[in-house]
Amino acid sequence: MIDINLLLSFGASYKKVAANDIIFNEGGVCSYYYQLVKGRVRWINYTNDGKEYLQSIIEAGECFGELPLFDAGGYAATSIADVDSILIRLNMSAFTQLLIENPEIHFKFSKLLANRLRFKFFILKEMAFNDPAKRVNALFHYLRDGKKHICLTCSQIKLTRQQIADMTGLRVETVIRVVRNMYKNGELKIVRGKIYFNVMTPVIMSEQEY
Amino acid sequence: MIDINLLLSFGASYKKVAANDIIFNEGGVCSYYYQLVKGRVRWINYTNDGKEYLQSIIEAGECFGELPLFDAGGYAATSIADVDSILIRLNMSAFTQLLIENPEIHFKFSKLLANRLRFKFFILKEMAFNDPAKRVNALFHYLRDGKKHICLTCSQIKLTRQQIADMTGLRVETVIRVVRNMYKNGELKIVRGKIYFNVMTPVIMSEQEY
DNA sequence: ATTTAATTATGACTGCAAGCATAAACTAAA
DNA sequence: TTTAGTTTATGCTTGCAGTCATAATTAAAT
Repeated sequence: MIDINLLLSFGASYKKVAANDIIFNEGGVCSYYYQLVKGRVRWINYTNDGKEYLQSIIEAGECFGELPLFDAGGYAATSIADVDSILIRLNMSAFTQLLIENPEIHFKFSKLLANRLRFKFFILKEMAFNDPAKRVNALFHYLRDGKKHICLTCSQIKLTRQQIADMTGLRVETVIRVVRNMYKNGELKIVRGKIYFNVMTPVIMSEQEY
Repeated sequence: MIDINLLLSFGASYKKVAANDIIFNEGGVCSYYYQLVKGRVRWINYTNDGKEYLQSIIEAGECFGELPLFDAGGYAATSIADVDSILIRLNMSAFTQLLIENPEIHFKFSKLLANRLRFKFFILKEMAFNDPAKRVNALFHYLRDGKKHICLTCSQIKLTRQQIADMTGLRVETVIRVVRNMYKNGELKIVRGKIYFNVMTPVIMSEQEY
């Protein structure tokens, strides 16, 4: 997202985290701007009865936990390293200073926020009325088209059915049945656990490159 | 949101719209920054099968349709005047210029975007796992606490059951039953159609003043 | 190669929201 | 005040996601 050398020149530092380490907690006071250099991060909300809602998967190159930097609230979700990861972080006041000195980067961030908001609009609409199959489909499209620039050569989806369930508000069993069904209909291939999503249904929404 | 005189100095103009007039359509190319001076605006997504999801109700003083200004996509939802309204609009390039010349307003907008994103995080989590009663409750809390600064003296909610259904992804009948039930439990009063929401359950999330 | 754990799979049952129909109670207009 | 239109109310039925139980399969660890 932000050039690493620029971050370093403002005093940013690297940090290693192991798989399943908590980076920050929902509601926690914001201290840093975070950017993922290597690895993968889960961004999760816990409901009062312990279920977890997976708001987003952060891939290398993306930033996360940026909301409090702007509105001075707590972190909107808990972030957990999905695998061993390296991240770079910059303390809050230095981040603000960086934006002031580099207005074009501030515009880049507005774009980022707008994009993320746009995706939430989309996914919320999908969640509100659609049946399970469409929800899962919407998520796949997002992962393929919305994050293409970051992710992968093609359209592999490397989430467990449980994680898909966590992102769509469905139960594992339901997701398993839906995916199974899509597989039977030839809408996707499964090779060694990975889902290869390769149907050419129209793209409804995409989180553009930023 | 932005001071009206400042907007005017950048060439903004007033516009009157009648109830149910469409201000802009989902997906449409962005031409203006909009700010509501008087009235009320519905912000809606239509699903392919004609159902509408009410993303937000815009009250006087709030801005809307700001996403495309930052990320150059289309409008994220259709906006329709709920009642006769007056709005002020500023063309896109002038808006950008305004932000460049007034970095503090740009920060204000980042805060706004962050806030709106935060609310979507919240409502999405609620929608994903909660039962109907909790969904409606979450919406009520948002309308009371999140929008207190704009709305009303107290905690009236002037939405029809249909509109509540449109915001929670439930059906009218379900909402009617839920509200009826809350009424019976003394969780709210209904005076001439308006819902007076007056229970002191802890505030989970609030869209802060901006 | 063998054990252990995690993930995927599938059937059976249940609860409850959706959907439909229909009526009552408001509201606004004439 | 009457009329027409909207909103709220309620019973009944059905479908299907959720839940539980249990098994099969795959992946990871020893």
